[in-house]
Amino acid sequence: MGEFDREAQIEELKARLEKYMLEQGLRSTSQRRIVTDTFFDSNEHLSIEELLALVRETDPKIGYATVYRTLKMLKEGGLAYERHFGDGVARYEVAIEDDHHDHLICLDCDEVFEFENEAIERLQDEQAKELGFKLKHHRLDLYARCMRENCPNKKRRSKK
Amino acid sequence: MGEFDREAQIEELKARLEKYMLEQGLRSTSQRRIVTDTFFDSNEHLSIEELLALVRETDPKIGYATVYRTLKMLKEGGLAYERHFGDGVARYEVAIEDDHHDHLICLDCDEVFEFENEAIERLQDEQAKELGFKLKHHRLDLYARCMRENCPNKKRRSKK
DNA sequence: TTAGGTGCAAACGTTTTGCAACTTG
DNA sequence: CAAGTTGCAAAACGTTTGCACCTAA
Repeated sequence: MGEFDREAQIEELKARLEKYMLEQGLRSTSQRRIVTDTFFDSNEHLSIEELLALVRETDPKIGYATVYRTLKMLKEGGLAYERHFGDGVARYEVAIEDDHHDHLICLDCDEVFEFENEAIERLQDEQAKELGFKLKHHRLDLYARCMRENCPNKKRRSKK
Repeated sequence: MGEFDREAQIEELKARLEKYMLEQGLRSTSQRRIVTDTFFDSNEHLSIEELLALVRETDPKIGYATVYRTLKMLKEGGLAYERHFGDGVARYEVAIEDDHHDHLICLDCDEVFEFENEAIERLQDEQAKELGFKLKHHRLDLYARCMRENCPNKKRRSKK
């Protein structure tokens, strides 16, 4: 999971997307380019609404149905993952290959931290096999109380 | 996680609920008793709609707002856990203490299996600590492809 | 030229809420 | 009898869709 060559990763994502769109006969419109570029450039777990706000900084006329539809496309193309952290809003995450990670959500401020833990991953595989399954993907969210000095200690993310 | 003395566990749940309701000045109505009893007796991951159907076998006049409100109460009192498995419906699970388990969801038939894995639990604690957090709870869902002979291999759970 | 995309507003399905009538403590 | 609860229907919420117009290929 390189922070180093993020640029290169974004280029790779764009190439994957282009390939996918070609295969599917999908078209490259200015709206789509703005939405996907904005999304790929962001490094967070954006909701549709948050992404729409960013997108509209570039083109205020883009409608939210377009953002929904574009993220659906990315999801189906395997370029975005949809996440639900319990606040009732779908959040999307750029699907950078070889960058699997899980989430720790701070119960004080709702901030989301990412981590990787190979040992846990391995045990999950084993656990699935034990039950007679082949693990395809998983989701692990840790909800934890903060021990940081500087934790804002208040909810920053509202329901809407 | 005893299957053996399930009765006793239900009694304990009812006691905890009674205590919680007293503390909070909440009232014990016949509707609430039916909803909570039905819920505690069930052993599954029920949606509101499914629970409402069961509840109406006892009292057909109970409205669905009551079920929503009662489950919200159970959730806030720590007696029920809300789960989302990706089909857009909240499902609820009885919060039996010392019966923590995670879920494996079959990608072929949507069936949900429960498992416990102490090693994974321990690693999660360590992982949180490493990030400077005290783990409060977590959620681990494994999505896996079935290797069973008898897997119905078709979606059984519809969107609604 | 035509299959596909956009933006709007309406529809959707789940969940929440306002309110008048009714219970519980 | 005061405070909490119910059931209904309406509202709210995030998301999806129908449609007339537009645009990329």
